Amino acid sequence: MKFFTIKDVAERTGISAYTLRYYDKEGLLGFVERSESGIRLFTEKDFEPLYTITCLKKSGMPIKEIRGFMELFLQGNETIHDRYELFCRQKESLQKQIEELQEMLAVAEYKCWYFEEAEKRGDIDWYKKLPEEEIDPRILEFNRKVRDFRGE
Amino acid sequence: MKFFTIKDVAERTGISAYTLRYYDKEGLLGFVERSESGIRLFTEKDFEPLYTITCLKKSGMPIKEIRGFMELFLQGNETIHDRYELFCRQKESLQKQIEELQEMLAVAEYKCWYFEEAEKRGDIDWYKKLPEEEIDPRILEFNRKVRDFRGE
DNA sequence: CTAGAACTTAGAGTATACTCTAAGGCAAGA
DNA sequence: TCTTGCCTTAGAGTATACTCTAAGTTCTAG
Repeated sequence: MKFFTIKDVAERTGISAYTLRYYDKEGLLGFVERSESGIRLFTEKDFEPLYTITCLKKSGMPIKEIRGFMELFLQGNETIHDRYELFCRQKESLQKQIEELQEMLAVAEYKCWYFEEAEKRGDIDWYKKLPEEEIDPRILEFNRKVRDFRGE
Repeated sequence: MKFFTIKDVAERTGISAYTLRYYDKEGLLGFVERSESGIRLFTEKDFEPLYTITCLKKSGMPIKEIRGFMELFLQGNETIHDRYELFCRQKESLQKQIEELQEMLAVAEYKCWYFEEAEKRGDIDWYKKLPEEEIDPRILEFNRKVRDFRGE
């Protein structure tokens, strides 16, 4: 059986040894074996749960919740349904996050366009000089978003 | 001229008064006027930069960088190009974030499917009993991702 | 067998972003 | 005028997620 030291795992995964120890302290690495003297003995098969932890982190899940998932993982077959449900919720959460970022991307695209136009005209308030009916719909839509934010 | 108190703004935008004061302290609200006695006098037009701050926050920009943007905003016409470039970078950052979340969504979808199958069979390691050529390509792809993470 | 590298733990320190408390100031209605 | 409620500031406290230090232990190569 080939074992990996914490340093090996850190180098391979890009998670620092400090962080791996911190994760262990927080109860995320219950699956990692130890030698008699207490040294962590990572194995080949430990990379899968480590990858799952990384994915849950990137999905915005806090460490305490990941801990909950890892506890289910350690309990084996009995918790399959709970883990299924957890990933269902995770899917929904990710869909919402993606939608929000797409909305923010739309704003950033608008701002790019707006400032490009402003630069051409050398005036930040360029559109205010146009007659109402000549105002670009993108501006009207952004203003609608601001009104919405303002809570009219 | 109609003024809004910090409480009004908090209620309308959903940003707490504490947070608004914190943003001010961090130099994000330089555009907000004050009465002679020092009370913040928010106006109708202040909601647009507040919305922009909210968008930058949701895009994952740290307060210190937002402060930099607000400084450009206060300087007016001369900084149009810098602000254009800032939103261009923001656009790229958002595209990368969305891509990453989409990758995480794919993992969550895989996990949902995997656990659903595992639940049907009552065995977490169900696929390991199948002959190599019968293993679902989704499993092979996930395992490839894990190998990739492991840094082969 | 010993040097040195890498391992261990406990606990302190850092960064970010709030969140709240304390002490006091201002403004409007009874 | 006084009470009430919202305003102000400074600064302390909280939560999260690391990140590092110190002191000591273990492993490996010469």
